[in-house]
Amino acid sequence: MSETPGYRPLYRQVYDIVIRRVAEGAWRPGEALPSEQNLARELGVSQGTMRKVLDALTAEKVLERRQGKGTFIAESTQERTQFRFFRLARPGGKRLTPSLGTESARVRAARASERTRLELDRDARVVELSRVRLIEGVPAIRELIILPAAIFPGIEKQMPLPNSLYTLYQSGFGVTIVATHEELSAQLATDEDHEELGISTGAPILVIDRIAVGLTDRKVEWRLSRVSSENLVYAVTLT
Amino acid sequence: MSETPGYRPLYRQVYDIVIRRVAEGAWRPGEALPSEQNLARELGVSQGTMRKVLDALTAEKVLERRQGKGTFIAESTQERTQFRFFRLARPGGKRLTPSLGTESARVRAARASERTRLELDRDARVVELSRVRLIEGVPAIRELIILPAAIFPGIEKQMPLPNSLYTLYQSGFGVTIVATHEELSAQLATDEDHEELGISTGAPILVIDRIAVGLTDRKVEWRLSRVSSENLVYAVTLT
DNA sequence: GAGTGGTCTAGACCACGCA
DNA sequence: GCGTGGTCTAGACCACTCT
Repeated sequence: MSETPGYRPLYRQVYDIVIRRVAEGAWRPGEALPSEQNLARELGVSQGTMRKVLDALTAEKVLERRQGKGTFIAESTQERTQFRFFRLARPGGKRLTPSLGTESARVRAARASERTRLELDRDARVVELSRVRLIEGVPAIRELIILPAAIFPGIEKQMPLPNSLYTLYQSGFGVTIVATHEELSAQLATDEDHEELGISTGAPILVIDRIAVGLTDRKVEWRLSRVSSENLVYAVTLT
Repeated sequence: MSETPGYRPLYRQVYDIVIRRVAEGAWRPGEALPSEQNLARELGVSQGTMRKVLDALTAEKVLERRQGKGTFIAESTQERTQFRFFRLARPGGKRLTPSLGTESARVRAARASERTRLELDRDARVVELSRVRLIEGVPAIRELIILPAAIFPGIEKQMPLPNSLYTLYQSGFGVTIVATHEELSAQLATDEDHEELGISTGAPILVIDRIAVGLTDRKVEWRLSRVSSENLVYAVTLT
């Protein structure tokens, strides 16, 4: 599939070194990296090459640079991550913040579909989280979240879960989400949707099927969200 | 809203000059710009600064650079633009190419909602395009497209319209789409959806409300798409 | 071989944050 | 005033394309 470059630019090699260090947790979220100058000296490249690497990682939101202060591991804070991967809004654009309704968790053997979607071994175990989230106090989202138990050991004991799971993934398990692949479809509300969201059975709902990807392209979470489409839209900008 | 920088980097000024030239049509789609060296000399900046500008425009897909050949105005060809702004796919990921079913066009005064969404004057006129698009031969998408008549004079006489409208916008009217803002919701199929798409009234459909933005942040198209959600998903990657 | 973009370097100076 | 990132320059060399 992927190209064999046959030629590997220096900045590419340096990039790989730095991202490996980040993935290994050499620095904690929010912690400062050495300065551009010092990193360049340590890795034996010019400041310009080092800058190219750090700028690329900044564009990927793995790092943050602040003029006059330094270069930091990007933190999945509520404010920052919230609107990055949570795309629900009021029609016209007003962004929303969900709050927690009910939740439950259990650990069990992975099903075949889960092993496929998350690229897990035959005997892998998963954590299954179910929760209902509220928008302005009204039940609006049913989420089913499947996590590889090996990556998130003991997460099922950490209830109640924070509103922003990705913040917990990073601070509690060293897992940084860098991208999500989503597939949206329209479906009809089931009896369960009716019970948990209070909408009519047969009402239209938005279903979001998401795979979240971590730093080293590892598939880390499979999330199915069923969204009451009443006065809610999924807002996205394509560029 | 936007920051007043109080300080304007050189590359920013050069960027503005170049993008204005592109917007004015100084070069045709597919045509080569002067080389990096020559542009830098002409604008009185170093090659490094010029490169920063050209790389930024390349990242925005306004330009394309090919090593050994030159820098070109990006063309909205079918292949390139198709998958950039058309996000429908089979569940699991197989990308699709729609073909044309029926279509119609008329010119009329803009309604209030249209003037608001497209930021038009009180007496503006719009072109209204309606079409049904087929996926693998089956009617699957109903589109209602509203265009400012002033930007697309006579487009209603160019039927049949090409499958990829954005290619026509660029080659026929000098309008390059650089981004789209979309809001998705789930709704129930109406009687009209039933008639034109052959799905049952009351079936769930995906509704996509899109504003397309041109080079100078001009709102250029409002498109409402009603998609038969049977075996079709909207696929997007968030980063 | 000539011309293009792509990489890499070394060094200067500017803007910002903080003590 | 010092250390940080941000900008800008000048020049060298590499990789790719075409003649």
